[in-house]
Amino acid sequence: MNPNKQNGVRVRFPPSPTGYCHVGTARMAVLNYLFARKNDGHIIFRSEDTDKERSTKEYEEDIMESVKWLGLDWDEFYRQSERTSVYVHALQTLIDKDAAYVSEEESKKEAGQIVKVVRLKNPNKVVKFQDAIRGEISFDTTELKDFVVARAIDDPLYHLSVVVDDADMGITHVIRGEEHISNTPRQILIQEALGYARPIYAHYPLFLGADKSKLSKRKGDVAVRDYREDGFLPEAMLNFVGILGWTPPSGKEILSLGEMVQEFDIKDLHKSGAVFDMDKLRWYNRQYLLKKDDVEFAAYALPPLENALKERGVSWDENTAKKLVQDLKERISVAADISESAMAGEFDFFFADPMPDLSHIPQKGGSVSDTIAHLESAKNLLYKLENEAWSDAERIKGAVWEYATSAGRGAVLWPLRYALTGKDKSPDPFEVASVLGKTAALRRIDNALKILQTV
RNA sequence: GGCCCUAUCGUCUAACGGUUAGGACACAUGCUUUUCAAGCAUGGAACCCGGGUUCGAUUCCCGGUAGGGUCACCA
Repeated sequence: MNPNKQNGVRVRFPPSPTGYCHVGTARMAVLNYLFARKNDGHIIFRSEDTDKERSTKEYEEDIMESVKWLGLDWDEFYRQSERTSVYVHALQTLIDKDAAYVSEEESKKEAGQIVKVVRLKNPNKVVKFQDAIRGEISFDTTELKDFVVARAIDDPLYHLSVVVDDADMGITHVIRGEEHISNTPRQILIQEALGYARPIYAHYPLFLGADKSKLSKRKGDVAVRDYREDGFLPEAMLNFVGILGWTPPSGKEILSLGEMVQEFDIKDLHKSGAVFDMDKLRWYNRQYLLKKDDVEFAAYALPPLENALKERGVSWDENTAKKLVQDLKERISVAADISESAMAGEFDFFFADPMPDLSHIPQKGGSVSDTIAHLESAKNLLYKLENEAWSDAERIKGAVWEYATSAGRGAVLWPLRYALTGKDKSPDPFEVASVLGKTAALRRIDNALKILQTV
């Protein structure tokens, strides 16, 4: 009857568009995707927007966009709000079979108002089902009473629409979070009353916050878009989310989507909840960032640097910035790190001469007169270095290395580095000098010398 | 509270009755061309408790404890 019905594995992505795409939603999509693609199955994206008050188009789009961003796709799309007639038909069938009834009662949402909700006649039995991850689970459904399945004959509730759609769309495997375990018996009751076949259920554990409770907005970023804005790469997010709560047989920790599909087996999903560890996500992101070549990395890293510097009023220079790419690449895990340190002024000295603090110019315990001598010597050595060599940190180093070694590296190199950066912490002086170029580097050394000579 | 699920380093996990309980992230220390970062090396760090079953339990069973989920006219 339904053209969508066919043999083979069929799964669904059933998000409720009542908020931006949550990492839990992302995981639901990843797991269903892996299972479906591994088994040459079909994926149905079903927007569960039966809650008219909380569902929005914006959220629905965000969820679809986020899922695609992760590199996933689906084969069919439905929106429950457009399928009301299907649910009305099912509800009527239930009533006709005397398995449900319309109940006139006072609205629980609006006091004083009388509504006609539809309640399922509870057979009050023990429902058992086989969970593909947890084994047999059984419930006594008596405590559920005659639960409500629709606010009105044409206004179905979640449990009804899910059961009807899963049957109508020929869903073979319901892979969802464990928060749905206790929803399963009531859905099975509806299913049995309607005479539908039972799909295979698999309930995977939840992502936990650092305090081990359910991940929530209050405890930090949970929307995929937030991670995306911070500069997390989709491959990193996908890898991390995919492997949290699942260990592939190979034991590999860095896997592409294709590799995950190859290795996926629902039986390998874990039973207990896993803490969503930001540090590990950052580590994953760095691993994928390291795979980018300089051009790709520049496109990734420079915009946030430029924005941050402009915001704090530091003049921006594209050429200088380009020379910074290598250095940035070796010290960040995610783009947000650049914004953060740039906003803290960590990169200012590359673009504007620093204001060295007299007391910081000499190496710890070094005298002013020695420091002046060292800086003068370094300056003279660098002055002689031909212009072409200034783009190469190694050659700059070569120019002063011998002197620094004989005079004491710390005594020479600290003042040199500090003169160039005005910072206690920074990349090494040769790296910095190669970014600054000859003119600026010598000017900064002179400047430090002037400060020292005022003593 | 009722019902359901779960239980190995701080975190993610391997182990499928016999192991010096392995790896990754994080952490500590050291090394590398001064500082920082990165990198490399080394190190500390776990079987929730109590009963069984067994020659032998981290592993199997039961109980307890702890954590989580769920008890809507949300999904």
